Amino acid sequence: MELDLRITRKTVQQEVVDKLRQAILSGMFPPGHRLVEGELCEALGVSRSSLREALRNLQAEHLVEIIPNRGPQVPVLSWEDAEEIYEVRELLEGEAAARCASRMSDDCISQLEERLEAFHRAVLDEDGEALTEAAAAFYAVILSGCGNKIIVQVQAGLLARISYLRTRSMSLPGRARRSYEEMRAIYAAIAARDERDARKAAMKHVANARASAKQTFPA
Amino acid sequence: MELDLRITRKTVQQEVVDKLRQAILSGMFPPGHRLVEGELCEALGVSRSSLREALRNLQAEHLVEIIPNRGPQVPVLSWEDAEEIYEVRELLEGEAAARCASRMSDDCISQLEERLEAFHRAVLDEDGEALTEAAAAFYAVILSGCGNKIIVQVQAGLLARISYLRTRSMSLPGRARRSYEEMRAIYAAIAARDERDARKAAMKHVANARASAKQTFPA
DNA sequence: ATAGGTAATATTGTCTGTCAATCTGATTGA
DNA sequence: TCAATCAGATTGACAGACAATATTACCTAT
Repeated sequence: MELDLRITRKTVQQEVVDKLRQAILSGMFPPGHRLVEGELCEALGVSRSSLREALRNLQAEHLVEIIPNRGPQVPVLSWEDAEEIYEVRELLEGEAAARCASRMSDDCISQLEERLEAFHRAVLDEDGEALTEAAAAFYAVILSGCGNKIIVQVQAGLLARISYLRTRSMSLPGRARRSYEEMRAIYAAIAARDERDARKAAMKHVANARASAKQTFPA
Repeated sequence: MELDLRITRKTVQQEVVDKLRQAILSGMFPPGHRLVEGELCEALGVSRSSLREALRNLQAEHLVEIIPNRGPQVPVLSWEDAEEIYEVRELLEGEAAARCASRMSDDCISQLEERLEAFHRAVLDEDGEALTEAAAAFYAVILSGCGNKIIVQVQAGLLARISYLRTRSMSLPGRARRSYEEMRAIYAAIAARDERDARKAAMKHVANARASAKQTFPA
């Protein structure tokens, strides 16, 4: 019996999807930016077929918008759309935190604490790079600890769609610090195994993030 | 000021996506079925490029699974995955119903009642076709009435992934009838503008659907 | 006859090239 | 200045090619 070591050797198209997604999330392609097939093919060194397949993939993820006969572009989010995404995040992340409170192992909880402290250090250092990274690491523990892969999937999809907003709002003065307080509240509730508080704290965290995002909006 | 009547003339690839999605949802391609590019190209009368782009789209929707060097196939859902989808549906549909209770117009509420009665008739007629159609129409009112397009999007995506299970479990003896009772409870709570009850009823409805689905599972 | 290995076939991943339809931008003319 | 027109750029869709991989059929040896 041979273990399936199917080293899913990254197919070209998969690599293109990852690269493009990364480029969009990192803000290299800002909202509204048109993605011209020819340019991307040259930049990535792949054929149009492969590129187009990758773009269709990202289209289904709502990371690019393909307008017939006009081509793909990075979608521009209206505030209404963004707000609705935050609302759903509130639901999902509240649920995830609540589940963590009741089912997370002690090991995971101490890992959560470590990541919280890493975020704290990033706040004190005012290191924007480390900030978003540490925040993502903290959430990753909660999401993966909630025991529902679908929640993780959906939440990741929603986060991607508002990445631009998030990086902007996270750099508002004072937002990082308050963010830390809120995350600590979530951690405390989970460590105390208090489902209700955990949900409440996580929902409040998202609600505050939404408020910050709104401030930065008209840009 | 000219209204944008951009009759998004259905591009070939879009039509292929719709056709394939419909085929999968209708059960024409059962879970596990392999989708051979050559066959589909011939059946649909399109080129491989167009077909492959469409498949990438469906892959991102999790309606097909593409294994490198093996090709696309309809995913087989484990019960664990299905259960997690039901759990998220509980959250989303509970929220949607709660929102309907507080914000739905009286017109919408009477429309909801009509659709409920249409479902009732389908139950009495034991018309499986009309049953799923009427159920979908009922939910459509609630989902669209909840005022959050993201909830609608995500829920639709999740429903699609368990369509096979749903049609099977809806045809369990007695399930349709109980389904009607549950839907009536949702309607009643919304009509009474009772957020809490509406959420509770909608969640219970999904929970019961999950229980029915579980029964049919080992297939 | 069956297990295991090998050859033949089918299928996929990727590229190149083509062509019409459509969009974009610039030029021109009133 | 504004509108019409035209040239160039870009996309949507197709066909075909070819290597890499997977699947099947076949054959041999135990």
